Amino acid sequence: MAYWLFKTEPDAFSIDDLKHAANQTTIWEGVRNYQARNFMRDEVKEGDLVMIYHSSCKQVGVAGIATVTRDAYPDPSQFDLKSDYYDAKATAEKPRWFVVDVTYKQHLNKLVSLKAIKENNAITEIALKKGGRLSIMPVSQSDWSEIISMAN
DNA sequence: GCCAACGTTGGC
DNA sequence: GCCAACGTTGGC
Repeated sequence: MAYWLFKTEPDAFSIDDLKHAANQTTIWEGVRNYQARNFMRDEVKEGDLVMIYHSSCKQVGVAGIATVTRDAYPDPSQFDLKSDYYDAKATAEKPRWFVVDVTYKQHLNKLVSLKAIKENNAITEIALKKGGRLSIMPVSQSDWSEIISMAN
């Protein structure tokens, strides 16, 4: 089992929205970055755990945890003319973009802020610290444990 | 709203 | 295949 961090803008979709979604589950659509796509398509697997990270908002940081409940499949929004995520170069035979399904697991007791993560020298590997814009990133077991412990 | 950092596009 | 121009992300 692997650990991941998924970014979302809570104004669009938050950990609370996930908690209150049908079956507490959502399709993680709209990833349009190749590096993030490759992680999702090739490495994110059912049963993996995901930190839900709130970006571009008042309280930036890790807000909760979800479980991956379906392996990668083509992102339907790439075929939807009406969607912001429509991609004219994608076909059913050769889809470009992929999604997984995630299911709510829990809120953290308190949000673990980006600032606190950056200041914690015990957290060493996570791409968040490097200022990248990656929306799907792997999290090492030690970084995962450290971030979880910071919520308590 | 600003702007730095990064990713993508397109001319050559 | 290089690289300048442009667009996007995302913290502040």
